[in-house]
Amino acid sequence: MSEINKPLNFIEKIIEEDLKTGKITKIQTRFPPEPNGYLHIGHAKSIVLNFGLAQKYQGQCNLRFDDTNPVKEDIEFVESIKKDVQWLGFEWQDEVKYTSDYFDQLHDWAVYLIEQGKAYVCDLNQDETRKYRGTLTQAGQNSPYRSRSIEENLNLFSQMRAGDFDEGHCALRAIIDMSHPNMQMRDPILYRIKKVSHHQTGDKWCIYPSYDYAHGQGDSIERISHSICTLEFEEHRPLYDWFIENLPVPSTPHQYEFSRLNVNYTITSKRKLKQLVDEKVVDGWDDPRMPTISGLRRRGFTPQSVRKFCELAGVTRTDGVVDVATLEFTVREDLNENVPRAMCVLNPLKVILTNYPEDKVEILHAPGHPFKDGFTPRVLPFGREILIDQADFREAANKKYKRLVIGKRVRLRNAYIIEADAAIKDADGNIIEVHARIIEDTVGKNPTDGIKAKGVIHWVSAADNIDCEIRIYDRLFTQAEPEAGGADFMQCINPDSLKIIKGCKVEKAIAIDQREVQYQFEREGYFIQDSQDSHTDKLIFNQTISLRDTWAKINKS
RNA sequence: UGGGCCGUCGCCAAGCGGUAAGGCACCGGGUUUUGAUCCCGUCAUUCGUAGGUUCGAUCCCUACCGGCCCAGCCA
Repeated sequence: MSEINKPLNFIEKIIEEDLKTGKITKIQTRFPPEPNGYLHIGHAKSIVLNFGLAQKYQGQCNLRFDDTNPVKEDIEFVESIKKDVQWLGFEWQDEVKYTSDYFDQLHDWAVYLIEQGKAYVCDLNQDETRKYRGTLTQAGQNSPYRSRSIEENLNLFSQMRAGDFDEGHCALRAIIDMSHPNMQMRDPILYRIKKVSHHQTGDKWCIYPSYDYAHGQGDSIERISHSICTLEFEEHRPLYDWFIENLPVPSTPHQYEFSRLNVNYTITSKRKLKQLVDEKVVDGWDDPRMPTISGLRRRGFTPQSVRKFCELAGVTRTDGVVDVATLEFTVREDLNENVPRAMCVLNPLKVILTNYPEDKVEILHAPGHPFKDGFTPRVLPFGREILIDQADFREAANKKYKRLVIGKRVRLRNAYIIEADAAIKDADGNIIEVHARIIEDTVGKNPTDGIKAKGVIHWVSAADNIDCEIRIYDRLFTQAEPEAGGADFMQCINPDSLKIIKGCKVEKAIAIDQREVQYQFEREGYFIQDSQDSHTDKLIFNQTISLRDTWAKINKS
């Protein structure tokens, strides 16, 4: 509703024009992943675009697995992809579709092309094919098999299908133009022999259609109105159109290209992501440092935040690199609004409140959320011994430091104001505990002597808390563009991308029985219980993102 | 060096002949029991460069410069 003034992106403009002129009456899009790996943030943009457009214009979007190359694909990936699309919050139309659903039709159309004298079986091997194709600046040469008769081609193609030839022995090619300046038009391959079984069609086929031959026809069969893909497919468009024009297809879809999403300090290449997994730089495809959808999910990013990020990035034809800070902004924005608060001390330092009775325990209260209703209020046991973070105490400090300092006061969040008296040290001079006093009657109010506390720190009861492990993540790469100029991204892996902190103490009130519960641990950041390794007897939280930290900047300067 | 595409603030991105939206980041200030949030405010006399057309150009023309993609029986 608040988007009335939001400018349309170029695809939306095309759609609105098509709708206005009556060129089309219903928007139909599709998200066509190849099930050969896990989806990443770049795919998220395509998903948000395709499903989003269908939603916006009351059309529909198909999920279609582009499964034309069984040697690289696996059913494992179709399952993870379905899960990721659903997690992002989208629903595809009808059943999941597969390009392989159309193998029969595609085959018949290939025969049709042969009958029209527009396709031939070529016996050139891969090496020869490359040589005949020419180069970027030199025209190619016609294959010596290009002029076979229709009958011979029909025969050969049926033998190909029957499995009479070995892999690589021959291929079906379109007859277009070997001297075309667009390399894609130099008699592209339609079918190749691959004697492998397919995750959907089993052993029915030993020839498989190429992407170029299959994609547009699949779009046509599904009545796709706008076939949206990334820029690198732009030079395939004339070929896409050639098939649509030369085949008796049921509809005439059109391809539009947009620039793919790049994010700094990360990589979005299935091959390179796989390398990180294979070489154990990360724990797996869903490692919280991975830019995969499953990694983002495990890290604690929400579907809304990922969608918002994709929308913020925009849809254009300009190559660009979006700042990862934008993604961090969208998660913080979402989590701040929708996640309950709790206190967790990462690096505990004991504080003994010397004027507080030894056996007294008070029950203090805190809201589940500072500015939204509907969150369960918290109950905080308060006693003589509490834990604060080591970073929140200094023996002496200048005025800018607004935390606990000897002789100074600080507010314990949701509790008393305290004043520090002494730091107790061990033989090596390390501070092992702090002696302090509470200022009476300061829960929920300021002291009567008028001396307020400068700052607020978080704490947890020393006697009554839950132990947990916290995993802090940092960017995986030290360079903003790990892939720039063909650089070796493995050379700029951040050695400190994962920091594990054990012995953290979190308040009792948290819901440890729920997997993937998220909290803002006040003054620290947003955390989510790890979906793989956390158990009720061994709690583990992943830091999704820290809070914005102005103090860190001040402290540095 | 053949063909295609792209160049507006540090990063995204509107604008499409009438005199530079917005978001992120950054930097100031205010509120605050999270140094968070929230709220205000600053932030492109200039649109890759050079010419040209025009009363007027980021928008039109020309040339140049820079970047990306294409020579898989991958998608």
